[in-house]
Amino acid sequence: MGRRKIEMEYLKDKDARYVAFSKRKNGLFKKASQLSTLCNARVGVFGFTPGGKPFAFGSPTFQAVTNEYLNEGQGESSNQNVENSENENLINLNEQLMDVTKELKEVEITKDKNGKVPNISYDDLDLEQLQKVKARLKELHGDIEAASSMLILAKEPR
Amino acid sequence: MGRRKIEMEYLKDKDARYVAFSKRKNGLFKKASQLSTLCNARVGVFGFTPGGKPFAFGSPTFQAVTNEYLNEGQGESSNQNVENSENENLINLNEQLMDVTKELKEVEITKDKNGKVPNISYDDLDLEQLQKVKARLKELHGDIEAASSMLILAKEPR
DNA sequence: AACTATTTATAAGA
DNA sequence: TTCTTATAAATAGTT
Repeated sequence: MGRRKIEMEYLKDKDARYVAFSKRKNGLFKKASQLSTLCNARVGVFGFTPGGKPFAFGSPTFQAVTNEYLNEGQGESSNQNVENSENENLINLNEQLMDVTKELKEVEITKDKNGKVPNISYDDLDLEQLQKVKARLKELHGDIEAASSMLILAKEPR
Repeated sequence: MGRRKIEMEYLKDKDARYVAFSKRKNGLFKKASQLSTLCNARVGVFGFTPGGKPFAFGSPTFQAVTNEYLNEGQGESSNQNVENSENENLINLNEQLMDVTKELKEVEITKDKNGKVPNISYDDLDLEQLQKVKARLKELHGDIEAASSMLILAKEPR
């Protein structure tokens, strides 16, 4: 869909492949978002980048879609199995991360036209706010380290 | 993308909504397939129709994408059991968390004897550093979200 | 299901 | 990576 029509086959050139992936991943997310908005459908997208890194997107939220997908058909009498409770640890961690990420957005730092960070004053930055976020982050990191270690230990009982 | 531009909002008319969903779901699957082919990236799409029915698509296969997470880093002869590879991924996440925690320590904000935040300058705060931490945190959040969800999906194939 | 007038996505290029 | 632009592709309204 551009200057030229391209064959639908593996892009051997690494640069072209990475550029295409970046653009098309955004496009895919946008389409998923639109589908969700237009039709009130929950939609999740996930996978691996050509570099092997996991990526995910969801509307309204990836976790929301995932949870609904897994709980669907499970009925009222949900007899959660062990696997699920293990995963809850990861889900909880993720929810905490989402909270902090949200808080971090309050501490926005903008750049000027030249891409440089302007000299920011105390008031502009709201250091009090930043302090709070930092405190929360430290807390969170403690929680996460503990939780993930426990997860690992629990799975390798030796 | 048609005869007229439409607002990106819930389609109240049921017929229009169902038709749009049908067309756009196919489009989304096609885009996912192309992304996978072009970039050799595994891509999964799933969710619920406006009627509440679950749907899923994957390239090369929905299960393949979810299973890849469990088998990641195991090489060809995957004789290892699932538990082990799960550990690998958890350990990776933990290592990433430790990295971010370490980076966070670089962004120290100290208080004076009275417990108040002194007037801090740009250099003291190192905003660039903070920016990096923010970016890393967002990345990490995405990784954890994707990882935990894939673990769950892979364990409960539909 | 098909048909098209339009809008949108995107391949190249800067 | 971001922006621009020529073109290919998706799709809204219609039949």
